[in-house]
Amino acid sequence: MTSDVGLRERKKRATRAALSDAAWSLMTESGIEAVTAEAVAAAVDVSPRTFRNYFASREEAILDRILQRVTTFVEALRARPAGEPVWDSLAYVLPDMIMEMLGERERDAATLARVCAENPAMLAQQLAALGHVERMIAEVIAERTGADVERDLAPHLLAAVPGFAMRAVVTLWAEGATDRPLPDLVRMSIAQLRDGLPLGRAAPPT
Amino acid sequence: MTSDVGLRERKKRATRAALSDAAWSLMTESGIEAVTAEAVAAAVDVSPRTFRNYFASREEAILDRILQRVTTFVEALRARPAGEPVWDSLAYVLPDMIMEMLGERERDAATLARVCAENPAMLAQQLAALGHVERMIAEVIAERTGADVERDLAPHLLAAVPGFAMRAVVTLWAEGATDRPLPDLVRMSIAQLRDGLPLGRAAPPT
DNA sequence: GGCAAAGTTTCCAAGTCGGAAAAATCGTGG
DNA sequence: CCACGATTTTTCCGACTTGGAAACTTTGCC
Repeated sequence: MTSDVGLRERKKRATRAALSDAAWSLMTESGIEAVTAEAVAAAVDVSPRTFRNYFASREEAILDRILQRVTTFVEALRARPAGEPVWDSLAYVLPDMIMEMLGERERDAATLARVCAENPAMLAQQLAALGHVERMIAEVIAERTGADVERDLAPHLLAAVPGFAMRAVVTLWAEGATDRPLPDLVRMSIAQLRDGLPLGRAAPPT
Repeated sequence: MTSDVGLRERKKRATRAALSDAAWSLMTESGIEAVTAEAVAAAVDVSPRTFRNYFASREEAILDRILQRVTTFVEALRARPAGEPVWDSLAYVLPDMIMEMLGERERDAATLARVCAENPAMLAQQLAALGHVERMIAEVIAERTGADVERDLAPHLLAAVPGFAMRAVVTLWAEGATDRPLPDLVRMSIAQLRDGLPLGRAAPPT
């Protein structure tokens, strides 16, 4: 997988990953204020200007690593058996993907949710990243169903499901209004979407 | 509606609206680069510092007026007959609301889409605004269905439908891959959602 | 080795942000 | 109607951020 890229490309990826990791660590340990070009660059031992060459903002840097990891799951979606209904493929891949987007552990999800709640720029960046993922998913779905991603609506609607489920779930979960574990909530909301949107009646309470 | 607020409050709202209008005009006429605190403030004849008191960023200023107008439609949703199924209420209010979010004319929608496509900060801000609207809609839906917005999933899932439809539609439309008028596309995607998400098969081509 | 391409660094000018305090404006009770 | 407190706007300004330009280093390839 990495055999077809040279040293230069590998170094670039390593630097990018290291910067993003450092940015995330700084945020969790010292708050988002601490994520400055100087601090992150110092942690990775490059110049601040290099940090800015890679990322346009601290928020982008913080989320980049998660975005990279989520891409892995998009590939997993692409790799599902050819005959499988798209919805089944989604249901299979989504819980893990969403958990990945939220961070490797629930603690990370809580951190991210908290920071986003009190930091508009972070929220905005997270939503933008989500949109990017949706675009990738739409392309995979179009590819697998033979739809035209440039002309058909269906791939985009289906692709929005993950973000859909994720945002709804995280909103609920982050507000601490439920004590169910996060993966359960993810599965619940996917099941609810699969069975159809509730049409005018509230679903049974959590 | 404005009778219970004094002159001070009215002036504040007028200033905010004027600043946002000026910011939007500047963007459409001279590009987002032209939307500086200086330029916008000059157009409204206040100090640049006042502009910054109202808005944390140019993007926020540009979108604020649209956000305010959309709030009107959320109120329209709240005002639908009490017995009406929520889905019907949504179907009734949504096309207009989405058109409003996109701008008063289709030309505005195109402008916004183009700027967002080439400007991450603008995209992020738009998505954040969308999230804000969704939260408001979720609250109205919860209120109307007797659900608990802090605990139930259904209001949040339904509330995401507008943004859902909007993003999918605008993505298609802005890329110029279809020649149908925007309102038609909005109605199509809502109908498609109402009838259920396509389960594993592509919808008929546009 | 040597040359071109790509990446990194230093330097720095222009732009942005927001605190502090003075000045202007508004609401209210005499 | 005025005067006083509360709120908003303005001026001033220092700290921070952003990204261009050019020198320098590393990598890819012959």
